[in-house]
Amino acid sequence: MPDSKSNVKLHPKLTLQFFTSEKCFGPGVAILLEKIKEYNSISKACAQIGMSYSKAWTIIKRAEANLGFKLLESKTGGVDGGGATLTKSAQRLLSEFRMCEKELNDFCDVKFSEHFSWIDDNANIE
Amino acid sequence: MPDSKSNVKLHPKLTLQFFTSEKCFGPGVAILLEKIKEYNSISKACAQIGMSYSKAWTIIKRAEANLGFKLLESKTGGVDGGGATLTKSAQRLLSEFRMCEKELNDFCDVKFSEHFSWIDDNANIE
DNA sequence: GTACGTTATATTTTTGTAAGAATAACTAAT
DNA sequence: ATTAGTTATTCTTACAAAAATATAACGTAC
Repeated sequence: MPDSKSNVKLHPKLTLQFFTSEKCFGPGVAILLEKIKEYNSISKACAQIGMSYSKAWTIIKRAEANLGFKLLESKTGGVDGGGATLTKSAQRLLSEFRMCEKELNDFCDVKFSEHFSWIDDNANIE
Repeated sequence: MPDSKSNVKLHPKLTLQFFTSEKCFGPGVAILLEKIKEYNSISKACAQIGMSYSKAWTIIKRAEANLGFKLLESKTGGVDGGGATLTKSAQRLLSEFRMCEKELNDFCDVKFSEHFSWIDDNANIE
């Protein structure tokens, strides 16, 4: 093994984000929505992923405003204090987003090999 | 035109970054290297893209340490104060990076149409 | 040997973002 | 009515990242 910094290999990471005039949907909202779907609760989802409620609320509101449709159906009060569930549109958005990410990542792996395998070779590296 | 927030259409943005154990190469270093190549000067490149010299220096050093090879050939002093040029490896890395980005972005455009055209349709949106 | 304009490096200051705190509103059950 | 646990919203505080600053070193020309 040559003099490169560590035993950890170089690898790519692809980030998919959606914009209108501002950033409005990306991995952060995606994971948040997934957890809300799982727990039917914004606050429980936040606790789970270590995100503050205020941030969750902010990014969801921003996403909704930019996308033009609601992501959450929420209610307050009641025996369990309330809760939130994903709209049909949110569920579709989320599912398509994850599928799209997967296809892009698979393609990225191929392209990374094509373009950057020479880095491992450490031939002609100055 | 329906009630969506603005006339700006939703569009995707793909970010390609390289990691080892830490982030070490992405669009920031790429544009910086391109400007250094153009001006043969770190400081002129920084002025051009509005990046502080200290940040430029930090991200280049981090990139070099993680990649395991040098990106810049630099000299101090002399009539023009010194300067910096890209190593052959840096030039190749940069060129492959831009090509790879382009291929990924083209693919992303296709996939975005496949997965998210329904958002524009605003049918069944709640 | 002084001046100039750069690289090299560390330290300090600023700033933008996220977390945290505070408060109100809601509704079912007791 | 009071309690409980959530959503909804704003405001303040803390922190991390970037910028700014400071200083040294370098080497060519005058």
